Amino acid sequence: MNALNITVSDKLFQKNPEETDLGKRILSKSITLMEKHGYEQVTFKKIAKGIESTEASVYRYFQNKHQLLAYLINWYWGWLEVKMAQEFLVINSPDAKICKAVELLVRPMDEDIRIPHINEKVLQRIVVSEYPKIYLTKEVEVENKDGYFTGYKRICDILSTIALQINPNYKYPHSLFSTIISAAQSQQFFVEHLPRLSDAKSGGIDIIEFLTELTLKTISTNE
Amino acid sequence: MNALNITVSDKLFQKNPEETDLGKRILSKSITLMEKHGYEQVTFKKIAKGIESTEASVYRYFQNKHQLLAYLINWYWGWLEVKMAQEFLVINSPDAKICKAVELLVRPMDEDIRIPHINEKVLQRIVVSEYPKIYLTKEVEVENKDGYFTGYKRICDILSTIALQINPNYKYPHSLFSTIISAAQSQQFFVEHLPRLSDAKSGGIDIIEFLTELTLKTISTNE
DNA sequence: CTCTAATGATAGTAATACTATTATATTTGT
DNA sequence: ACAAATATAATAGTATTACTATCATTAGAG
Repeated sequence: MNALNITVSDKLFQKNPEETDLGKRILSKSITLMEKHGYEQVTFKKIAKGIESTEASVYRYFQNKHQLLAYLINWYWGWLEVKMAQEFLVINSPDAKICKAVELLVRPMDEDIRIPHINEKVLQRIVVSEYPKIYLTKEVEVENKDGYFTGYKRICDILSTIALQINPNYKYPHSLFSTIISAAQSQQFFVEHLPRLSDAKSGGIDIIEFLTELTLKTISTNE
Repeated sequence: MNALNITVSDKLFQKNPEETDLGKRILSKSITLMEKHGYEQVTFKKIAKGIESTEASVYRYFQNKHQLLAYLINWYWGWLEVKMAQEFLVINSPDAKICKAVELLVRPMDEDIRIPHINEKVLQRIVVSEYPKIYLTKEVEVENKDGYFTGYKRICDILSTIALQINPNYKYPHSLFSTIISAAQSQQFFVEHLPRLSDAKSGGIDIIEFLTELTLKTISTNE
């Protein structure tokens, strides 16, 4: 079987976009538009126009723009989890797993030809620029129950578990990895747009070194 | 002299709200409305209604809601910088300065009776919930030139300098403190709304311990 | 006491974020 | 092959938002 299916909570859509051609075109067009013009500038009307469909049709797949963004971002985390699992198959030491995870978070990843309607590299750029917008709302607690953040939480849990293998007494593994994951995004943004907030050069290697060192020093026992 | 004046870039307003009574009422009302209903739900019409003025009058002070948010957040960072400077007067060791800075970032601060139109505690909650929204836009580079982010950058610089006093060879002080400052905000948000992403209990003491330990271990030389 | 600046009152516009209805095309089950 | 169900297109309409503009009134400074 050649198919690779990333599943997200069914509260993240009205009608599953992966199941129809129109749905896939909506995803594809949303990704290119959001990356190009930013979340705020995208409207369902523009998406519809871009795929020669109608606003009403887009509304059949997603309740609103916020749900669409949450869908895309969860899809990304789901995909990243798959990639991580693949890499971890051949890595034994927990330290090396942390390093690999940080690398995956920062490095733009190759596109997956099995999923032609989603450009993962562009999607990663959307996550960098828009991620906090899905939880910084007054509806965060309701949406949390609807699974809007499971993708992120799962990655955070996986990495926390690995950290505890290195140092079972470390007190703040979830705080640490929610911080690391956010920092992986925001440092990429800063390098590109607000370089005074970072010491890294573009390319990602500095960010990876910064985050890896930070993580390993923090969870290390030798004090 | 009893006055304490926090100054922000004059690109952050159309007309300085600190100079008039109406301006101060706009600030005061925006803060309560934003904390209560969230940035997205606030409109200039609602602010105007709340202070028995008109939409057009509010537009005389701020170009739009985004500029207003940027103003408030810069005001907050300016104020935090003042507080930090005060505290640092009586602290000598750089380690202790870092600890104090983290504490100031996380702990809700006392209100300043000299500035009755700004409720600093409520403003701090706004910063926690809304901060990334001011830079996660397509206009970030233009707004950067207009001083939309100076408050944040200054704090980041100050703390970076202190870190280099502890370890002059540390390579990523700006990355570290932009990460710490963001984490100080997001951990507060997570504790309250998405507790699975944190190990801290509310009250702030755990967050402070987490961040302080993280920072000091990271910049320490003993490897 | 007049001139200027600040505010209020009111109106208007284009765009956004939807909802609703009906028609048409396509797929599916039998 | 045909009826039934489903998906989409086409179109219209509404409340709200995010402004801009104009003009009258008021208050304060010189």
